Amino acid sequence: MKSLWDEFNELGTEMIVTKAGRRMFPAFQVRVTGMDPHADYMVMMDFVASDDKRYRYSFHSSSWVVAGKADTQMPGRIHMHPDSPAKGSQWMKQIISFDKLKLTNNLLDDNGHIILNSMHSYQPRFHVVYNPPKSEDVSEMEVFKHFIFPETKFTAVTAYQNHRITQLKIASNPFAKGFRDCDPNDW
Amino acid sequence: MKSLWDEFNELGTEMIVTKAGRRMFPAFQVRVTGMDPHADYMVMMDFVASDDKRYRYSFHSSSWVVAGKADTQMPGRIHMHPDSPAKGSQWMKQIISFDKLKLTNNLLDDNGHIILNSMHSYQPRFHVVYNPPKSEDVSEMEVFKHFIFPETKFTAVTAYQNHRITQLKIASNPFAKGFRDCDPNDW
DNA sequence: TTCTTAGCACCTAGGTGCCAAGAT
DNA sequence: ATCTTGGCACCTAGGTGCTAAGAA
Repeated sequence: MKSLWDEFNELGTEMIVTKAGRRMFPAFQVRVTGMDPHADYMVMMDFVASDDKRYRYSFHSSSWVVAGKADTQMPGRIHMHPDSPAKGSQWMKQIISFDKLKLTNNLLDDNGHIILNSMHSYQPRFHVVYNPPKSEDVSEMEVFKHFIFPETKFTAVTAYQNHRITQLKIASNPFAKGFRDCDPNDW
Repeated sequence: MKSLWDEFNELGTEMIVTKAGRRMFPAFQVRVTGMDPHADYMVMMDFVASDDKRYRYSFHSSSWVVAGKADTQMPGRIHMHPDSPAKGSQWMKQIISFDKLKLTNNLLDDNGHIILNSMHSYQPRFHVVYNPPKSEDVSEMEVFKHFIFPETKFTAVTAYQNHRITQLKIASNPFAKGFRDCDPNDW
């Protein structure tokens, strides 16, 4: 999905947050290599604030502008991939997709969704936790690693601000086909 | 679902098996109590042959009759509940449902579905595996337990034989609403 | 003859942005 | 003013038994 993420990122990616929880589109997907095929790993995601600012969208200039200091943030939740834990061979066999992850703006959320502040910017992070066999010397290795893909940065919103983002979502998300003017397959 | 299982069982429950895999209806659901809330458990199901016979349905007498000795059976697969492993408190909090379990007649199935022989009778079994804390003396307790509910016995088929089973499936399975003559809610 | 398969219309379940109304 | 919510029509995805055709 990197090319699609890049396309969104150039416009300034926006992700909807709702009380009930909303999926990300594009979904965060990653391919891993170099794992020990027979060892157990947990893979997960979290979201860190890109900065300590609150934003608003200036329709006049068609761009995001700083609207003050960030609202108070709860300590971020961690989204464990539902297949965790699993063997390295399993993780490496196919692309790891976090398509069931949901974003919410409900501070009291009880469904384990990721809680974000609307009008704030976030950077998704991908984490791998290695559960070494008992025989190994843990002191010499990294048990916890994380990876950041800058093109997946986004601003949380409750309604899309940049109309070009809306258009790109409609054009590329299969679930939004009903809003397309013409079939992009015709191109 | 016990009353529904009983209703089917009185007629002689049939379950469809397909190459791609078919869900069971009714779904196998169970409630557990008495677990250690803080210990890990795995819960799972398997299916054992009720007998060593092959059956056919006699439309003449509207009943199942023995049609010979059972075909050779592969050693039965085990279906691990997708939430396994989890704490006792989690399992006891709500009904445990195996509604994603699928039955297939494809001996070469690669999707982890339960492989059954059509025209044979099976008894579902529910298993609980207890992972005791290291401090406990394992020798004195049962780590592996299983439970059988006789009313969940069924015959695997590739097409329904008993028309009354078909009618009861249509009347009680929400996905088969399209085949109903009238809305059962009207009763 | 009996059993099995694939495609079908009809459902459930839930993911889209839109829009109007409400909240701050 | 700006932000947020709930209901909506329109989709995807996949679970039903039916039917006709094919296989054993």
